[in-house]
Amino acid sequence: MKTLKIPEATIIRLSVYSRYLYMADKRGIVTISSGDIADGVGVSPAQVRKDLAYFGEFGTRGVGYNVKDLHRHILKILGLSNIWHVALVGLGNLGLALSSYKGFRERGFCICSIFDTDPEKVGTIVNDVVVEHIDRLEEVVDERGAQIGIIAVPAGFAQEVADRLIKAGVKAILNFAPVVLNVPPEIELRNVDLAVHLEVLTFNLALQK
Amino acid sequence: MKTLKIPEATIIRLSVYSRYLYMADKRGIVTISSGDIADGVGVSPAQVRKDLAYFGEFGTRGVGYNVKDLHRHILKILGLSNIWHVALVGLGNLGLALSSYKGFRERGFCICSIFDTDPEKVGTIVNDVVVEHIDRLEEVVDERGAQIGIIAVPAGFAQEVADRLIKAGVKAILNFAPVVLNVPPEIELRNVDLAVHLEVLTFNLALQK
DNA sequence: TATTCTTTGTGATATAATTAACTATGTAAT
DNA sequence: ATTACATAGTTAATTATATCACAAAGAATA
Repeated sequence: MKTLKIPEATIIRLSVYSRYLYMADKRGIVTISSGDIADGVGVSPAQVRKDLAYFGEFGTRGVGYNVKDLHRHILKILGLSNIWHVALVGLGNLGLALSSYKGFRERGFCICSIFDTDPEKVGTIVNDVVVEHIDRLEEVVDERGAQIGIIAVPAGFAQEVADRLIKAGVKAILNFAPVVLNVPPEIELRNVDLAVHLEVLTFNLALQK
Repeated sequence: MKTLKIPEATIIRLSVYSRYLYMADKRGIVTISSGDIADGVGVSPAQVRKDLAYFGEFGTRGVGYNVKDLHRHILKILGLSNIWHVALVGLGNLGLALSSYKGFRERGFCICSIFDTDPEKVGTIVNDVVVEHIDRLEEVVDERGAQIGIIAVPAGFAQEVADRLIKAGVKAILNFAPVVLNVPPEIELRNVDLAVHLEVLTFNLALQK
């Protein structure tokens, strides 16, 4: 796998392609062209081919791509050919929603540890997982070997949680708290700020007027 | 306000700056430089200045920016100087989390209509809003003048909900269903696919090995 | 007032990403 | 076999975005 600086946009599109291929496969489609995929997900055919070209040659000229094959390849590229263990910190409304989000399980993510501080929640079982107290975070994460952490705590606690997740051995963090986290460069970090998405919309709406 | 094709990345950063400025203001800081903002949010000072330059001149050379002023300006740019009415469709775990998400209210978004099909939920009050049946979507959205719709229904129903929201007069849609929606070009659409974010992380993790 | 210091705003440059055009390769029909 | 056709892979051109470097402008100091 050659890896000369892949644009993040490409990764995001691969993820979208894979979902489309999965559906196509379920509908019994065997072969698909870059144009078909492009139409299906709203990008240009050249874009589809370019994105795939970063990783190798998966199609046959004149024909197209084998749906199952390509799907498998993309999952492999995205690192989804094995199960990832995810630790979720914070079981507010958002944490609860994330813990039961089917999309994660379908794609091979297992939220196998959940942490909160609320004594009412600690010890209860949520989606087959026993909720632990945050005090035990390092211990539990280390013991279970969680590779990814999801932060769904209030902004004020996010940095502390991030520090502790990293100390416990987590290699990547998905942060839902609306705050800029400071992490070492080797830690993969992504921020999801739900309000930001709405603000991009309102910016565009405000322009139209 | 001159508006010659602003990069979306700029809008997202403006949103981040505004949150940082809000915090700086709360801490009593009166004046701030592009370097301070840059350090605080993890970008370069030149980037901060360039982003702002799309919209005008807000600082004084040799001094920096007035925190309150700049914050106000950015909110204005993002279209956040008035309240936006948002209709939420789908009250599963995710919908519930979104309906109670404080980040929305803080930024001037009011989720003033909620829809679901579940008879157990319809008629109940969630975060001060009466849950309506989806059958009444067009009627209620039109009557209350919601400008933005949030789709938090299963993938299979998302397109239908989108169509109905648009018919009811919604101008922008935030879609949480993992599916590519088809909407007319004048409708602003953003997709938030939570699994995609995790997949960008695992792609990078997979690379490291 | 002149001088130095700071920091913005911006034009020029470099980098990155997308789009378009073209070439190579396989399939199917004549 | 030959020809026409379809479509992947790839190179080149275009467009978009980010970085750099410096002139302009205000503030502080001598």
